[in-house]
Amino acid sequence: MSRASERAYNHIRSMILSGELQPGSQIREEALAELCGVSRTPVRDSLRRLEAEMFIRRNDSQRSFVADWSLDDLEDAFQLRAMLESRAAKRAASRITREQLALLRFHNAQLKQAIGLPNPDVPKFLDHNRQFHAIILAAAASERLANMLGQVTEQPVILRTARQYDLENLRRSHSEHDELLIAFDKRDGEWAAAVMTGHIRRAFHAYAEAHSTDTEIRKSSWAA
Amino acid sequence: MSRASERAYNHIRSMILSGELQPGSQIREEALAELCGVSRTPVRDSLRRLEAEMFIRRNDSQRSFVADWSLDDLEDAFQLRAMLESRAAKRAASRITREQLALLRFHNAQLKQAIGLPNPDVPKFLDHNRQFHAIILAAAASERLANMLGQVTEQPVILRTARQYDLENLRRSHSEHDELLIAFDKRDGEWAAAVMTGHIRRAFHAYAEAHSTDTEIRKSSWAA
DNA sequence: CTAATGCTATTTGTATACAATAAGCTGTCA
DNA sequence: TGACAGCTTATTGTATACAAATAGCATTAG
Repeated sequence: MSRASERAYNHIRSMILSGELQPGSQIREEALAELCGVSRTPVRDSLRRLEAEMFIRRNDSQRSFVADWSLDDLEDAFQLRAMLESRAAKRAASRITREQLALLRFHNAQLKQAIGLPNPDVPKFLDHNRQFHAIILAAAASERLANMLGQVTEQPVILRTARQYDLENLRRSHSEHDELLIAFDKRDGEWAAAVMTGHIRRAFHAYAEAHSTDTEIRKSSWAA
Repeated sequence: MSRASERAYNHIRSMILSGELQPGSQIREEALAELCGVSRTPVRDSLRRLEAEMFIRRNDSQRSFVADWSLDDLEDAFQLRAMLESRAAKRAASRITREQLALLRFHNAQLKQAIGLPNPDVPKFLDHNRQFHAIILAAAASERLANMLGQVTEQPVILRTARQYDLENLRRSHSEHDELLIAFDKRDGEWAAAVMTGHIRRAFHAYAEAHSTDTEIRKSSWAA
């Protein structure tokens, strides 16, 4: 995508992800155009894309709204993600190169560093985690799979609490990556897939717990 | 989508599906606009959509080309489809209503009629087959799953041969539907998923065989 | 003859004006 | 009061003009 379109897409997406655009609220093309400093044309492109990715929904008369996800929606997305990412792991196990394996090891080492007590470096963790998964997806060598995973990987769910990043979860995540590495090393696709399923499921429950806490906070803050 | 956009999308899509737009060939927005009788704006919308659905690919300088699928691509799509549609069947098994079950039975009965010797009514078969699967997808009640399946269900592969519609395959397809119906009746999600996997895999091999035959015909027709 | 450079034509990207459609409001009538 | 009709406003859809980028070709230097 070219400059204005790209800019609009990223801008709108990050506004949704950050909660700046509230779930359920209507969004008007012209307002977004002003916010992004472009005309409606690239904004419309972006909206179409975000609609396909289910960040935005449209009612029957073509008005756009920021998607408002229920816990069920979240679980559905995570289940789909577990299924797809397991498949990626399975395919990757038989295709991954020595170089890619080395890269995985590198990122997982960085991950471990990021956990380092007493203060975990969450942004660093997230970055290397993202790259770790990206390498597996690349090794899986299925463009379609990659496309689909793109659609379920980022969740437009804003959490006030940071529960999902607690130390225990970070540690487990890292250790699951370790196990994945062994499975890849043994070229055991079934094993890799199984580990990946657990990995994503665990992530879901961490998310879900934070989501529940968050929802309660939101509910009880009607008084504020 | 509104009128012009809708029209352009359907028109372009059917031109790809029918082979009117050759795989690998470049497509220009203005040319399509003329063909569809609309301006470039709705054409561009359609191209974006078709690109997301992988009917169209773009090179690094934003030129669009009709996707040219290899046998590997085809298998990848079918595997993804098997996975997703099995999941749909599994979910449907525990959610399907009596009415939906009755509808499934109806469409499967029509399917049987369409096979009727000596001349199978292929369009009728395809129509009821489509509806059969649509009902299962609806019963699965996952919008995301439905979206994703939409992306792998129709294959932009044009076959000169009609091998994939041979009588034996139609019969097996119908009988697999029968088995699905029993699995649904017993609310056995695992069974339904397993049957569905086989159902899609069989369809793939029918397709693949036709594709191979077709490719050979294409190759040997360089002389013509 | 090859490769690099600059020009031209082609194609896509963006902005904007206008058309079509839907929503919201207001006033009237039952 | 309530609901319906018609008007007004808000919002999205489409066409088109123009800007930017790219590719293809020709010309020339090495």
